[in-house]
Amino acid sequence: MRPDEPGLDKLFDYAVPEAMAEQVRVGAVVRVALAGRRVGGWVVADGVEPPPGVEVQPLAKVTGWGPPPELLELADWAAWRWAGRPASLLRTATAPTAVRALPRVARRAVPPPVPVAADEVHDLAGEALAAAVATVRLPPAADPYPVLVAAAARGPVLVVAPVAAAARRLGLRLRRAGLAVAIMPDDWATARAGAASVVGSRAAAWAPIAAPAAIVVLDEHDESLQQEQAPTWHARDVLVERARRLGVPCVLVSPAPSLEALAAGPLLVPSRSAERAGWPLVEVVDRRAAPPGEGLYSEQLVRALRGGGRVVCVLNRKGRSRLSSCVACGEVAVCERCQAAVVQDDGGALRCARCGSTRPAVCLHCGGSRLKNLRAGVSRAREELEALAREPVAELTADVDRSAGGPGTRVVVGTEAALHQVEAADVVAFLDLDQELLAPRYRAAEEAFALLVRAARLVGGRAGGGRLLVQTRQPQHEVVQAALLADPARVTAAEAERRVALGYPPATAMAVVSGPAASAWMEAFGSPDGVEVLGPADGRWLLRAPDHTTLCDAMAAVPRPPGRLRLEVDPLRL
DNA sequence: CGGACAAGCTGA
DNA sequence: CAGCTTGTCCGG
Repeated sequence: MRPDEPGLDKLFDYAVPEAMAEQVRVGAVVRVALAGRRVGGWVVADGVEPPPGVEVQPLAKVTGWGPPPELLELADWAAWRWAGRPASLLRTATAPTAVRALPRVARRAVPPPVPVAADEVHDLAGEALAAAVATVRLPPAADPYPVLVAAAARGPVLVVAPVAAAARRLGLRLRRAGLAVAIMPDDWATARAGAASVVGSRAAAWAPIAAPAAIVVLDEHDESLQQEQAPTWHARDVLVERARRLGVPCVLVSPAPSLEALAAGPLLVPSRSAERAGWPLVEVVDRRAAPPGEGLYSEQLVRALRGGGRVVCVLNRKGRSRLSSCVACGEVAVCERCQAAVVQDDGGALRCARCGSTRPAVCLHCGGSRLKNLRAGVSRAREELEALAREPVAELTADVDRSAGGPGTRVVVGTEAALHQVEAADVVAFLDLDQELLAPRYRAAEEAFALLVRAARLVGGRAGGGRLLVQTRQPQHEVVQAALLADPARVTAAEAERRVALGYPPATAMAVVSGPAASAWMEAFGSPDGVEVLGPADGRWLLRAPDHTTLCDAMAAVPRPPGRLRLEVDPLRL
């Protein structure tokens, strides 16, 4: 029995009372008495001999069904791979409420009637399904449904997509085609019963389907497939391993395949014409030639604003604040040396854009430490765009309620969040893509390209007449060129080379160690063979190894000290 | 994790 | 030295 206590990484033996024998199986959720209290947990093995000298107690209760046995082993693997505890992964694999009985799922003798679209995407998927792991590159406007149809012809499939609503829509389409489909997390019991296909978002990587015939990961490049909390497991990597253990094919689908996906297996691409058709027209505005004082607003942008149709302007500041004010006293945060407004950087410190001095994020007026983002960047842009468009412009940021003007407004401006909130547009304009291209993050190019993919989905393919307008001082940057030419390989080729040269993932395996207990952990970690230790910087250490086996073996050998500790394997930011 | 218990600290 | 805090160990 593995207790559901993330702080207690140990197995315990219990006797199975006669009355419970029927329901106790590997994976079942049980309750036991442990050290004078009751805890939940999972049965991880049956018929084991307790170590000599220990007096086994009986199980207190069988709560219900749990994950199938394969997921217990997968959880052990993932705990090693992302330096976490199996219990936290098993929680993800377990139904949110007790499942006493499983529903009956109609099992069909013959594969269900699915509409086989005789198109290129379906054929590509067929080819991908012949490999153990393969990536299918589909342009942003392409419908991935034919991939699911091709996979489902083999039997029940497991499909994971980054956005729950999109996963659900695809699940409903498969259902209409006559397939039994469990939509996670609601249909956990149906998924556990077997026979049904399963769709869902990140957590569905741990869906309790015992024998999928194939596994499909949609938009595998999407960062939301990685869990932010430790253990920072990635659904794509979990599913590639899960498919490998089951001996079934795993198909990764993306308009912008990650380097991780490309390393996992062959890449299948559509014809040039199909890929070009699935990207919108891209208008690149070279800001190097901009007359001084034109600011963020080129002639081409003004034309687009006045051209009619729905326009989404993106000015991404990614949580950084151009102007902050103190939550307590309302005073604007300024530089203590030169009194200019300070910019809050990614680390939270305040940096003066004029004189370059930095200071902690503390109010000079009242000493308060909570600062509020005045969003002056987007707010000011809204006013200026309104003047240029000669009509109301709405502002869309992460706080949805601020969308003055409402859904009826033709022109909106916002941060990256606007791309999540707007369903469709005629033009998406990036007011300053350089901010993304030059971001001091090792994945900046991939992230910027993912943003262009998202924008491309809002405006649709070439035939629809939608368009992306990209303002940049780096028109030759491979990210800009890749979108312009509908050729994502330009990003991956440049990026793969850079990662090797700089020793960044996936050319290496990395982890970040942080938290109050980090120094104690690092002391125990020492300097094992093959692992490079960098830091500490700001109380964080960086570990780098040639591969995950070296890194994860070394990390697994270190006992966890008491106290708060974050072990982030495969960090998105360093 | 959380309880048990041992070792260390303080005030009379 | 009782009474309390802090730390370490262990659980079936």
